Amino acid sequence: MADQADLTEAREQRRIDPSNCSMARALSVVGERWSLLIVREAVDGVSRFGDFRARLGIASNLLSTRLDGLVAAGVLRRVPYQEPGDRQRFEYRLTEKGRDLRPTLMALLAWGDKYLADEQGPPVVVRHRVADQAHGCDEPVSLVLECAAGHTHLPTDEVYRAPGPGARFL
Amino acid sequence: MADQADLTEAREQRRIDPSNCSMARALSVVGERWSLLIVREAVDGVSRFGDFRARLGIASNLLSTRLDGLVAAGVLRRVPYQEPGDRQRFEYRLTEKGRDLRPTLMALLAWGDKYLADEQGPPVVVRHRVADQAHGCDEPVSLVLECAAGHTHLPTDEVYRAPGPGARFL
DNA sequence: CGTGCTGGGTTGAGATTGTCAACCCAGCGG
DNA sequence: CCGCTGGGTTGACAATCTCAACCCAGCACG
Repeated sequence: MADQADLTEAREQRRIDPSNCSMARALSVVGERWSLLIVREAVDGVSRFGDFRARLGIASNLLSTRLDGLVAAGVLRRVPYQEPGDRQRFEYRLTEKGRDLRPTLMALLAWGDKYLADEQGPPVVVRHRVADQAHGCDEPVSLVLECAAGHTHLPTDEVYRAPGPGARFL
Repeated sequence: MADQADLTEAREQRRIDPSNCSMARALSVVGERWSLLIVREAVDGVSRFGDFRARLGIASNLLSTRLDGLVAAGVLRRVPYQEPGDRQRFEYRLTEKGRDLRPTLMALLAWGDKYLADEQGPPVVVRHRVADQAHGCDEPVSLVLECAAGHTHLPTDEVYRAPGPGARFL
C-alpha cells in the first residue's frame, strides 16, 4: 500500500509547526461545545437570546457567556431593537466574519449527512437560492475543491498542506 | 436593510427542528477541544501516540481518550506495526470517514487564514498536488460552492438550509 | 541476569467548564 | 401595585481538562 510509504515519507520531511496554524486559532474561537451551533442558528435567522435558548436547549448562563465571546471575537454583533409597546432589548446578528463561517458549517453538515444521517436521509439540505427570485434555481449545493490553475472537483487526496508565508518550523 | 426583513421572515416560517441535524451529530463526534486537531495531524501523516502528543501538546490521558473515541467513531483505525528490533506497537490511521473531514478542516483553515492570521500571512496554505508528478500543479486550493444545476462559485448568501428527506419540524 | 531506556500508555489531584435550578429586574398592561 | 415576559445573573454540583507522577513490556547493554 502507498499508505505506508506516505506515512514514512511524511514522518521524515521538515515539519510545519502545528501550533502556528490558523486552524488552531479558528478552533480557539469556535471550537467549543456550542459556538458553532449558535452560529448555525444565527445563519438560520435566529437572533434573540430566548430563541437561541429554546432551539438549542443550552443553559442560559452558558449561552450568555458564548454570545459575549462571539461578540468579542467579532462573529456576532449586539444590536438594540425595540418591539412596539416594549422596552429596548438586544439581539445578536452575524457579522461578515460570522457569515464566512458558513462553508465550515456546510462542510460539517455534509460530513454528518454522509456518515451520521438516519434512515430517512439527511434532515437538512443546502439549496441554491438565486437573488433574482424570477428564475429560482433551488438545486442542492455542495462544496468542491478548486485550484487557482482552474482544476476543479479535486479529490481531497490531491491536496496537501504546504508552508505559507507565515510558516514556522520545528 | 434587507437584513431586518430576512430576520423577520425567517422568524415566522415553519422551522426545522435544529436538534435533528447532521451538524449537531457531526459535532458530537469531532466537536470537542482536540478532536479536529488530532484529525488534522493524522491528515498530515502523524500516526503515533507520541507524535500526536509532541506536536499538539495534549495531555496523554486525554489523547488516549480522544484516540479511543475517534477509533470508536470510525474516524481512525488502530493498526499494529513493528519497527525492526522493537516489539509490536499500534498506530492510528485515518479511515475514509476520517479523510472525508478534510473539507471541514480546510474550511476552518480558510476562515482562520482570512481573519486570524498574523502579519506575515497564513502559516499554512493548501496546494494542489496532481497524482502524476510529471506535471505538478501546486497551485493554491480553495473551497467553492457549487449547485447541482452547474452554477458555480456561489456566494454564501445564495444558499439556504432547507428541510431534507429526514427533516422533523417544531 | 539486573539495570536502564523508550513508546505507549494509566492514575489521581486540582482547576476549568458545563449543567440545572433558582432568582432578579425593567418595564409594560391591567 | 401586581403580575407577566424577555433577557439575563447567581450558585451548587457534575463532568472535563491539565499537569505531574507513575507503570509496564521488551529490547539493549554490561
